[in-house]
Amino acid sequence: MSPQPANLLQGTLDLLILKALVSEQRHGLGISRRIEQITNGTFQVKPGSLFPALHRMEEAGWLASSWGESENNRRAKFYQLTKAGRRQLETEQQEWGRISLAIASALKAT
Amino acid sequence: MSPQPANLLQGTLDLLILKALVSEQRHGLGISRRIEQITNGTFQVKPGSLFPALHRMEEAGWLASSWGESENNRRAKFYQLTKAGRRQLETEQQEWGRISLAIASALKAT
DNA sequence: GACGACGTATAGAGACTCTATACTAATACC
DNA sequence: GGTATTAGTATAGAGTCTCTATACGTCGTC
Repeated sequence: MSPQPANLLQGTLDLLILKALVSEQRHGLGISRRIEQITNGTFQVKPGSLFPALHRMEEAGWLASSWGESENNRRAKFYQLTKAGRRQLETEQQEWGRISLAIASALKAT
Repeated sequence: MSPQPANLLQGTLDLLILKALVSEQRHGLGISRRIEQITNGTFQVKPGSLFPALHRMEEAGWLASSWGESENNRRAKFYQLTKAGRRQLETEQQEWGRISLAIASALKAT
């Protein structure tokens, strides 16, 4: 069932998107490329996963978007973090810390 | 929407169940208690999440079950790892390593 | 004998990701 | 000039997983 690469853990996509936008605004495929870059190629987010997530996160008030021109002179929608988005990134980062610590602890158990 | 404690990341429950059974066979609630123990109380797996997962994993051939008596003289179904289950634990452990490394790397990015 | 704790079970809902497909516009190519 | 390819966004549908809520039987206790 699972394709060659790892399936994304549900819940981590939001975190990665928020993180991808922390330095500068990007358009959809730019976010996708940025995530691949900062995860050393581990996560390749396909459009069918990315765009619904972006819309959901904009709905939630974490992202704001505006149409513009891409590096290749194409029409593209640029996303940036809102203040609520930065707070959400903080929250999810802490949450990830708790969870990964807990699982690391579990895997160390005898 | 999310209750006081953290929602489990989807996909991590299997790993925790497999790990909880690596040392000895346990019954359902025993597995639940074991998971809470080895994650330092971070994850409390409710019956409604646990039992469907156990059935699914037995169906997949990772667990084998047999009825017996609990510490409190109650009728209880004990689960143990099969060989395929131990292989699966190996696989999921490596997978977790890859994923947590990738996300840690992403969170360190500027 | 009633009540709570132990132990298992299922139904239903909700959320998320994946695959596949579609569409438009700009560039490259012959 | 016309055709194919790439960049970019979008959605539908399916599948999977976890959560809440509820139910049922039984052992022990008061």
